[in-house]
Amino acid sequence: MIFGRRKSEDDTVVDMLAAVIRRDISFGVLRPDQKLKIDALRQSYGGSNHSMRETLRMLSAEGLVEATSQRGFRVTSATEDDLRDILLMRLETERLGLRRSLAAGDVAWESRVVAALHALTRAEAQVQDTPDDVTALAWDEACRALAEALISACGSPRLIEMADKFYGQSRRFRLALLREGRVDFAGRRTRQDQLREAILARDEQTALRLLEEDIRADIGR
Amino acid sequence: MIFGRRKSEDDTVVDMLAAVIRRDISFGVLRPDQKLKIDALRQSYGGSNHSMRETLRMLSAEGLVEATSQRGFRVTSATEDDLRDILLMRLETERLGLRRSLAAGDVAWESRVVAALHALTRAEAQVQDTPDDVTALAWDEACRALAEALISACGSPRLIEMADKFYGQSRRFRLALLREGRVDFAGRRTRQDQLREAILARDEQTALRLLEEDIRADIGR
DNA sequence: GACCCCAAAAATATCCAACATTTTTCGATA
DNA sequence: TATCGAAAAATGTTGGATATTTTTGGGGTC
Repeated sequence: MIFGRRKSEDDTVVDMLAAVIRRDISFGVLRPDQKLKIDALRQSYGGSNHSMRETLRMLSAEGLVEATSQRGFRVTSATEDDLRDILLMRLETERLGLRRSLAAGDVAWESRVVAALHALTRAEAQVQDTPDDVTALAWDEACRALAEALISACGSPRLIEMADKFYGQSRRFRLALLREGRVDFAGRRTRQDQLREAILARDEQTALRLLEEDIRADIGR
Repeated sequence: MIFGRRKSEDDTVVDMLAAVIRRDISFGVLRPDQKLKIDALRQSYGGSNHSMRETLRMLSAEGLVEATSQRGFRVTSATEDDLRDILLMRLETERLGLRRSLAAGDVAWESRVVAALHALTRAEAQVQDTPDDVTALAWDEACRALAEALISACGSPRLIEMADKFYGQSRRFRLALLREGRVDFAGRRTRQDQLREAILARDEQTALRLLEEDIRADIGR
């Protein structure tokens, strides 16, 4: 492979390929249900046939790609039902995680949440100011970081992993909303402020309600 | 086509390898934290290096194996914390799935549950009568089938997949309990009977309580 | 025109052998 | 005893080759 530096970004070729393809799926460059032919992908992204297969296997585990025996891979479809299902799973996992974090979280956890909220505020200003793919990705990453921070004190690595997985599956929908200018940044801002207060006050009911509103808005429901 | 050996299974090599290694992990032949060296595995199980790598990637997605960049694969450890975490996830996913199934399930769902309960009864008799690896696997499969049937009307493919994943992770612990003769079959039987009644009566609270008891007992807690 | 059958083409799944890079081991040396 | 570094081992990657399976694109046939 002719991409020079490898150490700084991702360790292995497979990880690099996964990162790039993941991004293209998120941005819709690779569209839902699109057939992913190994050789065609190699032309676009490089890598050997084996590396590409392994990459698709990984993405398949993340739910971004579907593998069918003897029939190869395709981008996971994105139907109305999928959207509903992802919404359900995000609600359930993140609410559970937040509930447990509220019960168990220490000051360090609060700090992580406050920090993530702050970073998100900046990212939202940025993406509104100069909307492009770069700021969109930064914004999405800040959202992801907040979601992770909120549940980071839940004490369950598996729950965190699940939440992350479903967040990843929701990314396509969120970025589409953003592209279409259907993100209500004002509403988000007030929710974020209220969420910080609720969390610092350990007001579970309010915090959970705000989280739910946020996730629903996040997906356009 | 007509002559020529038709493989009974349409499985690919990778799927077959995964099945065998999965089983060996469940039975503890491959022990927690054990390093999984590609070449060594190939000697035991066959397959090319790529097939083996792909297999381990799959198992890694299932949570049975852990992959570390540049450092290969090892069997996921099985600490007290892991057990607790798996228990938590099984409780949350299966309870949620059952709750939704109870709300949405039709007669076909009830039938599936009753059928699974019946099959399980037989499998439990069998494994008590002649305890060996074969009946143990059949028993476990019947348990898994029941767990799946219970949530099969929840309407969320992702929830089902998730529950299946965590059931798979709990398998090592359940089979260990069985091997040590610490499975309370009498208690299970009464719970199963009560569970059938509760489900047919759509008594959510009772059903959920029984499910929780069952899962806790299942893992030895 | 719709339908079925079959050969050709395409794509998947697999293997082997080799090489580059990274991690681990282990013995010599300070 | 600690540590340093070279050898050994293991991982990660590639290219090319070969079965096997699925898909495709006609010809006939009704």
